[in-house]
Amino acid sequence: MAGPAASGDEKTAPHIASSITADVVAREAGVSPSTVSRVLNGSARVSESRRRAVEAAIAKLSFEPSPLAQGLAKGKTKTIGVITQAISSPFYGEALRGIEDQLGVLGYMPLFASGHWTNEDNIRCISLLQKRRVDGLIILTGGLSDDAVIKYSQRTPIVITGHETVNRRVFSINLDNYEGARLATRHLISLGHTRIACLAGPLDHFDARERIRGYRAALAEKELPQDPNLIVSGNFSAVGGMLAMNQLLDARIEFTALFACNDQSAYGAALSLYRHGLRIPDDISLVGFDDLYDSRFTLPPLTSVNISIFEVGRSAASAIVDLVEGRQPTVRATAAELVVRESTTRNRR
Amino acid sequence: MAGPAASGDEKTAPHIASSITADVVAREAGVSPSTVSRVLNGSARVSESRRRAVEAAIAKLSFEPSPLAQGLAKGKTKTIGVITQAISSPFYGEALRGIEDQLGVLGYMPLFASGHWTNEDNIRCISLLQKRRVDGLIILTGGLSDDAVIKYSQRTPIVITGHETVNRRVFSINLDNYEGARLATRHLISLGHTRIACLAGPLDHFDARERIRGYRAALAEKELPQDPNLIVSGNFSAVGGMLAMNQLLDARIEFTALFACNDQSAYGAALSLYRHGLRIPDDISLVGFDDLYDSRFTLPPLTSVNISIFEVGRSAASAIVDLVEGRQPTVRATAAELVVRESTTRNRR
DNA sequence: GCAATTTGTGCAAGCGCTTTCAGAAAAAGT
DNA sequence: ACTTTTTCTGAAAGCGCTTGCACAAATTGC
Repeated sequence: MAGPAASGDEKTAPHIASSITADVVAREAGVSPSTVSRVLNGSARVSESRRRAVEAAIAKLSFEPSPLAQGLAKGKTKTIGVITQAISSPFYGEALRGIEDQLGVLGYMPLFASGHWTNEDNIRCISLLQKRRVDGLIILTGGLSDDAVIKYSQRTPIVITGHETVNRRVFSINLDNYEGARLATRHLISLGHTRIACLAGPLDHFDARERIRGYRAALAEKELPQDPNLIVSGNFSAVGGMLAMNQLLDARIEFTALFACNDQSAYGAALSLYRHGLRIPDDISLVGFDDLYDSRFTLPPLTSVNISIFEVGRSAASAIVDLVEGRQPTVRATAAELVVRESTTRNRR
Repeated sequence: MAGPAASGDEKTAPHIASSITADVVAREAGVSPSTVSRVLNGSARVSESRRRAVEAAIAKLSFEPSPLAQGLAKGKTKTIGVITQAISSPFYGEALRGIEDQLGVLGYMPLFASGHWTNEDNIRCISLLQKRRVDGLIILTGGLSDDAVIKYSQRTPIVITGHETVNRRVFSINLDNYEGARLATRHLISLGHTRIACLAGPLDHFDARERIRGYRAALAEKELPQDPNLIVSGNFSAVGGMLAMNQLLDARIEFTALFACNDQSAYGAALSLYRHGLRIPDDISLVGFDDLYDSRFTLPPLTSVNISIFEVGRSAASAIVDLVEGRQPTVRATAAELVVRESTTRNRR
């Protein structure tokens, strides 16, 4: 007779051991579910007394509205799809951190998917995410054509890096590639190097092209000769860097410094140099790009260009939320900065 | 008069420019929505003819059911929450890849969140994810107590690494820490080293303790003296490794080899050694643990223990899906394997 | 003091899909 | 030929929350 058991007038949901819902809260607070929803969303005026009753009930039952149901009802999921090319990339990983961070602050949640640098997977990811009704999409580079991006942006606003599209529903965020590369190359020049090799990234990659452009610009500024043999192409990976470097070295092209267009290929290049018995920085000065965390700990620690990719992630997050909520994003450009460590030194030849 | 415009009998949804729904498909196929659902889920017998009609309609309209609605209706979201401690960790990043990969194969989608190694954030993540109605949870290590894990597993099954809990709703996956550490240490011993330092991880960390245990076991096997001064504690980070190493070196403790309990701290240790003018492997042999991708490219390339963390991620994914779908997971132990590179050599003193 | 506003609230109809239930049609028994 | 079974199918009631609408109550205007 005592005890809270078996009040018997509830019909139990068939499948789910249903937890606590808005109806329950409403009953507890002695109001209708509508009112509960209203205080939850502040979507309409609610009298002080009832508001408090509802808040009390919510607290007491520690009720949390189901994002699923909210999503279905409102058509907004407070979720942003994030397409990265490889979830374990040390470079984009930092961007993901920034995105997660900032999205959290803004009350959104990221849904990550990996595009593996292939168009096919990128497209698969996009439709997967759009199917899940994400409110917006952040795409970290990848090889999608601008047209494709614009097309997909019809369903969902997009913030993208490494592209040049702009549009009411697509916002581009770009790294400070050109300036950064110029900085790096100038640094080498200022150390007295004149034959500076460039380990480029994949040429179909916007960032890669910009970095080469910066390298060339720096050479041009000082009217240094631009020997095309000095530019070798890797694929932004350590293996690629190593292979390209082997090739350059085996061809016996003369150079005293190397600008690697990203740190990962710099790692590979360093190994190649090591295998060829060349010491960094004594024989060859090396500067990288991206300033990966680990570059502080390579031997020797790598001089590199920091473009605060973490901040780029945060900006992307802010931008997509702006877009989703109908605001025009504001660009906060983060400037590239050269971090001089121990892999570069004065040209002694 | 011609053209497909304004058929006028649809009432438009208020907020969403509603795309194509099951009802539309049903109408197109001349059946009821129930039937559409049935062919979608294979949840009941449907006559050959109608099935084909429905399938045709689905294809024609390229209809994709809304996971949101399905989730709400079925109480299952085909989503697995994944709590990693830092989304950009090079080590766990590989696990994430494995998880994403395998989950994709099994028709699930990961929802990642970062616990930042703090209990507070881990708990926040768990409730965030459970609120989002994930079907299950994968937790990559982190410092949660077994009790806490068990508690949270009531709402949702959990697969966790770096713990020892087992239970009908919690499944533990563990790395081959002990064996791996033994392998690493034995390798050093076999090279004639007798004073082998150990750069340990944080002692409140299960994996870290197991690795020390393996190190000790290897020494014990050969009845080598165990000097407690030879064990220094880092925090599994490069900085920590560097600091710990500085300390050891400054204390002038004699040793000819170092077993770093993870590669990241090995990187830090290597830098410390370099700064102290000690060469790897000539002066000190170094072996790491985890075999991070970059360890192939350190100078010199690092000998390390590979525990195929990618595979661990896949196993975790399979396990959680098993749990979610009511099966008992089967353990596929992945054995640790020593990868000998160039950071270790015969003791010459 | 009564009409015209201005709140504040609940009802009910969705959002897009699943699933129980009951009945129609077809197949199988006798 | 007439029950019994078995197969299919659609209607309708959810899943948990939001929101347009209508109406009662509280204000305000004159």
